[in-house]
Amino acid sequence: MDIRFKSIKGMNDILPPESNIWINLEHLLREHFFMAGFREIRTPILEYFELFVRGIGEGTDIVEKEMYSFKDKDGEMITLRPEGTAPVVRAIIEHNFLKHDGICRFFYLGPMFRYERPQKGRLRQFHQFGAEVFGIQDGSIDGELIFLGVSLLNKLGVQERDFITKVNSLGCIECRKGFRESLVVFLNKSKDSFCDDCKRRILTNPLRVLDCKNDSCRALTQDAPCTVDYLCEGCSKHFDEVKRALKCFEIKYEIDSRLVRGLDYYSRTTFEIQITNNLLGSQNTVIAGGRYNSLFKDFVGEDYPAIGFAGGIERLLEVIDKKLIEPKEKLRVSFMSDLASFDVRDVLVVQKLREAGIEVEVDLATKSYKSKFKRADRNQSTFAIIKGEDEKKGGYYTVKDLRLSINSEDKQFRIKPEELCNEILRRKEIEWS
RNA sequence: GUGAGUGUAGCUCAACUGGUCAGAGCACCGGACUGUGGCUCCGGUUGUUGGGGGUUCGAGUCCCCUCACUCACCCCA
Repeated sequence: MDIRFKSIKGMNDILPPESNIWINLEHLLREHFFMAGFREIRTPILEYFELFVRGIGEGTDIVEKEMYSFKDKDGEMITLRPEGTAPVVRAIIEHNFLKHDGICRFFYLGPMFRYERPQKGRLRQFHQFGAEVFGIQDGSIDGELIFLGVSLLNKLGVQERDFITKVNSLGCIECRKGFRESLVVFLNKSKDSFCDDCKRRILTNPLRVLDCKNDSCRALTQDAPCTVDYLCEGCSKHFDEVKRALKCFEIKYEIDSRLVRGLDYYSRTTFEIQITNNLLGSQNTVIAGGRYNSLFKDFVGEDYPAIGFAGGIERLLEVIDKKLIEPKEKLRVSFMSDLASFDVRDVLVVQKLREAGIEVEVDLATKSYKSKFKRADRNQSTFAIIKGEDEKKGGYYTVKDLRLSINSEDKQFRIKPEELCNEILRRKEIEWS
């Protein structure tokens, strides 16, 4: 067979049985957030280009080269969302949620798009979940939100020893000015020794030099100034609150002064949960977030308390204990018949079974009953219900319990249509040894 | 955008330095089993060896181009 069409690079099909795992993971994520008082928000996948330029930052890689943007038929530039925070903020402002209730907790779940070279833990269409809290200024909520992320990993069976929580504070715009100046001075002292990327970063985005993975650059920035040393009184107090909250929640964490984050809107707290057991290769961050009070400035002209995080579902799937989200075994039944024997009364019986929570596959194909049985077996059906020529004449169904060995007496029996459903339900409870 | 690796039946993989090498297992279909599965046995189907070009008497095997996938850099969830 020649394959004429393939999926777009970095955009994968999620097929059974894998899709069942997704359904269950999504369900578990929703439960996790609901139980913490969050409500789901679903924003469109397309937004105006400008939203992300303003929201994420003009100089960022995401905006500069990774967005799927195109002109709509009316000439408007629109973009496939590359992340979830900006759309959520847009939505709650647009619908005046904050005027109605100053404190809101939301979560979202869905596909995001970035034009990148795919590799392990990185796709062009990928899926993120995220949580955002609006209206709470003090550091306790930062700690609580980090706890929400950590406890999610716990719930999903990720071992305590396999991840690390890193926390930092970038300070507000004011603190960052001072820090930035000192950092640039420090970096310029040895600017010729940095890698080419870092030389460029010193000019464009000096904070990112701290983030460089290059060992020699890391060594050079060993004694670089730390953001936390430049915090103003307010930011410093806030960071203390965060640390106190983390202690209350008994979260193990380390302060990482290199944690600067790539998106422009962050201020004060930033955090990241990284997987340390190498299951994710180099894309080892599963959950990351931070405070972004100043994002609101771009949208409504003034700051508003806001903090959130996002997590990658594909990355999560690589590291979690799949047993915890494996689909539950359902009672499955194969209804075997053929077009000469099957009629509307059988349809009603099938519907009744399905309403009783039994999964019924109807097999009317013009094939041998032998092949229908084979298929039932492959499907792991518990029962086969047969409505063939004989059953039609006699007005009954033949039921076969497929769990039993071939010479068992009770294996196959006839039953009246009106008794079928209850009998199936009754027999499913019987455990044959 | 840069670099490295891989590309053989639906799946997992064989085929020594180019010479019956186009194969095995699983899967699938059929039969043994007169509408009745699993186990066993028997039989059968499947590929333009990713695509194109070149070297050669001869290429899955060597060379070039191209495409796809994977990993890494970059960046990020």
